[in-house]
Amino acid sequence: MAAVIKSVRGTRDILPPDTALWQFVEQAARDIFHRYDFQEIRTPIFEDTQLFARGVGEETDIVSKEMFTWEDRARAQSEKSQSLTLRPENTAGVVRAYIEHKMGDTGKLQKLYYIGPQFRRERPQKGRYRQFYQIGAEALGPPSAGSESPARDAEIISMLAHLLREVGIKEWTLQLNSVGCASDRARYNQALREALAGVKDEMCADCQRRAEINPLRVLDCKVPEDQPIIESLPKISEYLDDPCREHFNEVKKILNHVGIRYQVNERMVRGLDYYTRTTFEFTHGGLGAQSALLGGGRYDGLSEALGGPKAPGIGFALGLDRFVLALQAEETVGIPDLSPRVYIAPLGQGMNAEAAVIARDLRKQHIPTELGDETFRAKKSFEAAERGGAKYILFVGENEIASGQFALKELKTGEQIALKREEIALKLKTTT
RNA sequence: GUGGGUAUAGUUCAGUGGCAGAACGCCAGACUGUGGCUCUGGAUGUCGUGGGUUCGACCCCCACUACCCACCCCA
Repeated sequence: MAAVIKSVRGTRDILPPDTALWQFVEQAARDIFHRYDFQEIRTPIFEDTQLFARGVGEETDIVSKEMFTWEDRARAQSEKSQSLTLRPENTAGVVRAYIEHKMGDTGKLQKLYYIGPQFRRERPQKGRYRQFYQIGAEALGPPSAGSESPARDAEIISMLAHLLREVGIKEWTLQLNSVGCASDRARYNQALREALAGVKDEMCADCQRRAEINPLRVLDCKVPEDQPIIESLPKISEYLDDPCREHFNEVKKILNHVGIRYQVNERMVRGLDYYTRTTFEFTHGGLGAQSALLGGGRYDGLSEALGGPKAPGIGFALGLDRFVLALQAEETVGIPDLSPRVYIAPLGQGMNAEAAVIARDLRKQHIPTELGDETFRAKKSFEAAERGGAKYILFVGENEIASGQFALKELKTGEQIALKREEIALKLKTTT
C-alpha cells in the first residue's frame, strides 16, 4: 500500500461546518470595510525577500528566523537567481503595490483591505499555524490627503470595534500605545539600556537576555517578581517629541468622544520595525497564550523605506484562525446555517426522475435543496434529512403525483401541510 | 529554537507482559408511505513510525514523527 501523504506541519484543512464560520467572518469584514469606504487589494503570495527584509526589519524575529525563503533559479546564465519569500504579513506587499502603481499620484487617500494566507515558520500551537489567515486593512496616502491625521487612527480603531460588535465578540480589550517616531524610539531604547544596566541582574533569565538583545521586550515580561523593576523603568511617553505626543492625545480624545474603551499600555511593544506613533492591539480571553486577536499601528516611514514617496499610513491585521476560536468561545449567535432548507424524499419506485424535476425548480428559486435517493421506507428519508440538517422534508411519491398535493413537513415541529407543486417554492421562500 | 504532555475503531476514550475493548456513530433486519423510540445482528484497527528487551510487546526501553499546552514570537 502506498504511503499516506499528510498535511505538512503547521498547516491544516478547514472543513465544514467550520468553513461556514470562516465565511461568516469574512463576509462581515467585507461588509464593514465597504461601509468605511475600504476596497479590496490582492497582492502576491510571494515577494522579493528584500521587501520584507527592508519593510518589516532585518532584525525582527519574523525576518531573521521565521520566513519561508528560497532561491528561484536564474532564467539565464547572465542573470542572478532571486531570493523569494512567502509573505509573512501583508502590509509590506500593500505598500509595495502602492508605490509600484503610483497610487499616491491620485492625491487620494488609499483605503485598502485584504484577506488571505500568510506564512511564518513558527512552532505550531493553539491559534498559531505556519500557514495562517489574516484580514487586514491599510489607509495610506500623501500627507495632503490627510493620511497623517489622528482621525485616521481613530477611524480604523472605531471600524474594528464596529466589526467586533457586528460579529458578536464582546469579551475584548483594546490596548493602546504610542511608540513615537524613529528618533523617539532610539532615545528611549538608549534610556532603557542604561536603566537596565543597573538592575537586570535581579531579573529573570529571559529578561537578562532581552536587556542585551532588545530592551523593549523586557516590558513584555510576565514574571511577577520582575514587575516592580519594570514599573520603575523609564516610560515611552516621556520620550515622545511634541508632535508625537499631540498626535497621541488627539487619538485618545476622539476615541473618548465616540465612546470606545481602551487601556493605555505603555508596555505594549510591537515586533515589526515599521511601526511609528499609534500602536494598538485587541485581545481576547479564551485564546490561551495567543491572546492577540488583532493588532496594528501607524507606519509613517514605511513607504520611504521601500523607496517610495512619503506616504504615512495606518493599518491592522486580524488573525482569522484566532478570530474563529474567539467566536466559538463566545458561543455567538448569528452564524448562518448553510444546511439545505428542504430535503426531497422520493418515495417508491421510479420517483427519482420526478424528484429531480422538483429539486431543479426549487434550486432555480434559490432554495437550498438536498435530493435524496428513492426508497420505500419513509423512515430512511427522515433520517437522511435529519443528518443533512434540512429544515423541511418533501415527499415525492405516487400518491403525490396522482393527487397533485405534496406533503411538506417541518422536521422540528412535525407540522405538515399539503401544497400544489407550484406552491412549494413560494411557501419555502416565505418561511424562514 | 526550548520545556512538558499525548498518540488504541469514524469520534470520545478505557485497558492489560499472554485472544483488541466500551460508549456514541455507522451498516443491515424486524419495518415497502410519516422518523427521532425499541429490539436483533454486523463491520470497523498494521494499538503513530522504526528499532531494542523478551518464549511472547498495544503494554517495558530507545529513537523518530505528529498533535496539544507553555516559553519565545505574533495575528
